[in-house]
Amino acid sequence: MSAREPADTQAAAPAGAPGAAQVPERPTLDGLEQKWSERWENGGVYRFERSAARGRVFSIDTPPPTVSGSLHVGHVFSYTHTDAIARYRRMRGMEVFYPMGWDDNGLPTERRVQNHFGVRCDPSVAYDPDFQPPAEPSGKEPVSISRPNFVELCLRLTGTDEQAFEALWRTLGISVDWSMTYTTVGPLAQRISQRSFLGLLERDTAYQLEAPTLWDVDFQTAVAQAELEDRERPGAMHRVRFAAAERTGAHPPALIETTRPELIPACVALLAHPDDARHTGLVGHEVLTPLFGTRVPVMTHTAVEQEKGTGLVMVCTFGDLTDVMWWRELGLPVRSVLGPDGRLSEVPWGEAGWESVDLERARTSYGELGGRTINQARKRIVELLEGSGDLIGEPTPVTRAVKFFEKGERPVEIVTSRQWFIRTVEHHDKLIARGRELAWHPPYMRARFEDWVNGLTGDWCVSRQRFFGVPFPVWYPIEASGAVLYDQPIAATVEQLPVDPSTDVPAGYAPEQRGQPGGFAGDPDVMDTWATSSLTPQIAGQAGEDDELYRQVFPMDVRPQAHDIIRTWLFSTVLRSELEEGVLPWSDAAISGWVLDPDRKKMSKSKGNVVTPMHLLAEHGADAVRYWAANGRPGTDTTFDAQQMKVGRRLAVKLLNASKFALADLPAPGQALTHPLDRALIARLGRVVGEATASFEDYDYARALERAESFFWWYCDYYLELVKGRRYDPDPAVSASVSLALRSSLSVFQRLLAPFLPFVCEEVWSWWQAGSVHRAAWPDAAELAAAAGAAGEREDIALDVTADVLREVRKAKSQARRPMRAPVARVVVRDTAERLEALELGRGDLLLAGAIEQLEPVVGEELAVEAELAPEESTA
RNA sequence: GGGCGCGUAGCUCAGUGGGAGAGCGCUCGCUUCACACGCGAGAGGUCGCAGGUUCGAAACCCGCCGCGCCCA
Repeated sequence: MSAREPADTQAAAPAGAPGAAQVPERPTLDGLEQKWSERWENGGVYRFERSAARGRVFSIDTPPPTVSGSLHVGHVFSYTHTDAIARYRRMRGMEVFYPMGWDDNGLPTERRVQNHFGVRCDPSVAYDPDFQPPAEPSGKEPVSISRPNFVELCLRLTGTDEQAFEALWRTLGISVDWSMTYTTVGPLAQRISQRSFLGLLERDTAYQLEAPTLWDVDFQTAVAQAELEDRERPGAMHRVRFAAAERTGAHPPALIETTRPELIPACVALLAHPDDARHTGLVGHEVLTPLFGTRVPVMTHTAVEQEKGTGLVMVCTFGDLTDVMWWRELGLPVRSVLGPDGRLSEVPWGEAGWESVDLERARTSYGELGGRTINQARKRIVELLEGSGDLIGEPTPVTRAVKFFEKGERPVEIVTSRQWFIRTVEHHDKLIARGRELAWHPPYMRARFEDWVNGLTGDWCVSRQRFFGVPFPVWYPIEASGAVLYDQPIAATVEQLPVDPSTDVPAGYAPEQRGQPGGFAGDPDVMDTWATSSLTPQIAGQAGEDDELYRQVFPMDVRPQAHDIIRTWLFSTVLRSELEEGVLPWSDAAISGWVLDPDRKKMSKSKGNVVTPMHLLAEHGADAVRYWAANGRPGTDTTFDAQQMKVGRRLAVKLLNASKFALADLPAPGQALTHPLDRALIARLGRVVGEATASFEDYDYARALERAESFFWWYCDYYLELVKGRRYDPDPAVSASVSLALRSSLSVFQRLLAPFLPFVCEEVWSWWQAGSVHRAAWPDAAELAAAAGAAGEREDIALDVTADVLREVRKAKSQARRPMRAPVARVVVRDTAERLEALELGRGDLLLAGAIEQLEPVVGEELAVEAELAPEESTA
């Protein structure tokens, strides 16, 4: 952990600047958001100080929200957590590096632009500098536009989205330095992403490969393992017969079970488990695919599950990732039937790899399938198999987990294509070690990281066949024959960055040579969005652009993020930082949970259970909403609860009123706390500060809030009531101590709550203090202990027993249905001798607070209070 | 199927070896000189179930049940 000492710890509990406090007659929360967010901006309260030494910097790798997604309470929730931590560190004297980033890169923006403007990107269309999007977008017939025009629309739309987000953050009081805002697709991000890529390419850590790749057939792009999710889908299990290839009849027909019969023409082998006695006679022989008559071998592999079905499984190129593994490990040939558009493509029956014992039948059968979508082909082939008698029995309905691209609508397929990869698997051990080096909050979240790293099956595919994103800064030479030499990429120079190879020209070529024999071709792909956002520490710190800044803030102190993107964002950032510099990108990871709706379901747009945050802020106030959010403990999912916001609002109002009581026309404070109850209060407050501080150091903002809040309510309910008499005493000698205690304690409460309720705390601070509370020093536990001086256990007990008796007296009045100010003729207090002795220290305050005329201590076993109320005057 | 987390008052949750708690909600009362966006009081729980460790378990261990998430 990288806890650094603040450079200067000023007086933790200043007794207050001289001069009378300016307290409003009727304090209110209304309008505080606008008033203070403007003043903070104008005063540069959250400006990052570039001259600060690295040791004084606390840097935050802010999650850049996807601006094309909708604003939701989840944003408010997790960013409040980070902001509380940022404000705490700032008050500890750190220079907080807290930039905002906008994630405008990638598919969500493309999709939103398509729908919003009614357009579709077609790279073959020429740029139209005068293009205007249709006035009335039609979702059914989108206008095809060039890639540069499409990118322009993306930038236009994200620009307006960003303004809405910024307004929300300002209203919520997020203390970022807005002068350092970055985006994930702007020129800075492009230069840094491309520079990093060129470095990886040079070190052979990025490579290109024509290989089976996870593929979304709707978006028609490669996707990464990290972007997959399982969805339960109904399907059917088909039992299919494969006839023996030899005419000797040495073995019976082979029976397999499959949910994907449409891939039978792509079958390259059947597999059994080597221990499975049922199939030993088959292994080593060949069988024929039904309908197509292709010879495929029967082989063994230990990963075959004997219990499933017949114990015999069909390997296709490619049905799933297991097929890919088997294909690779057993050195099987490729027989690919699936095109990038999700339809079965034409295949050359009779040519190499497409031999058949009955070519005519193969062609006829496949003629029924080619050009059809996967679902159509599946339906048709089942009919064909029924007709040929190769389908044994009825298909059995099953429900199974199917892999989807998380943003996709049809199952991912595996298509062979040329893609860029970043080496990942070979760094497995190093990544595990980095994960253990990182301080996780809460610690158990590390398991998600390790599970993910341990489950990695291949290198990270970073190329996407999309349009809006960071392009790969490479071109390829074109031979005189017209063949593109993909294995000889022409890398851009660092000075050229950022480059768009679809419009820029590599050194040594002329623009006219684009696409010509002897010329060049630009790489058409863009990077996976995570390939850019995995560099947020470098982008925010401007690595390679402003290295002074970068060295001031990197490695960063904390990555705040939600637990659902540990396998993507957190993982990929750790990887990139390891590849770039061989270090962890941050010392700590603060993981927040999700916001659940009252039925404990994740809030999401598709469920229609989202609540718009601006509406919430207007209704309850920013401090109240922040209070609810700050109660969500690190890593824990939290139920959306407007009731909690009302509680937060009560706390803010309470602080206004308690501050008014303590400060308005407060008598002159003395130099020392002469009264035992005052000393005990300050001593106790010091312990609370200690607990809140320790909690914050452990990133447990929720605990810090809980400690401060619960003691503040006790303070209002008991201490303030007990000392009222002395506070209003006309004799300055009597009021001097309590006056000092009130100023000290109030100053501490205003600062303890400032990270959570920044608006109301700034408001009450401004009544009597110079400067922003958010730049004031965090209260110091040791200093409060020193101020409490001789406060010992006896005085601490005095505070307890005095409050206990006051509570009992109130109870008596409440049960007698009398007002709290009703006089009490006589109170008998039974308690231990020790506590009764301590009670004497608070006797004066207690008599006044309870309107008690006579107090009689009686030594006993435990507390018991009898109160005789004075008779009601009116009933005399 | 594996991993992680959770199960405490009607609700939301705190509580890691010795008193079962807070807030909200509910009921009753109080125009109290900071606050009616307030104050005081009250009712309400076999701490998921079953074993074990211990003088003592809501907490520690084992098993089971239920919920959620992640990964197969």
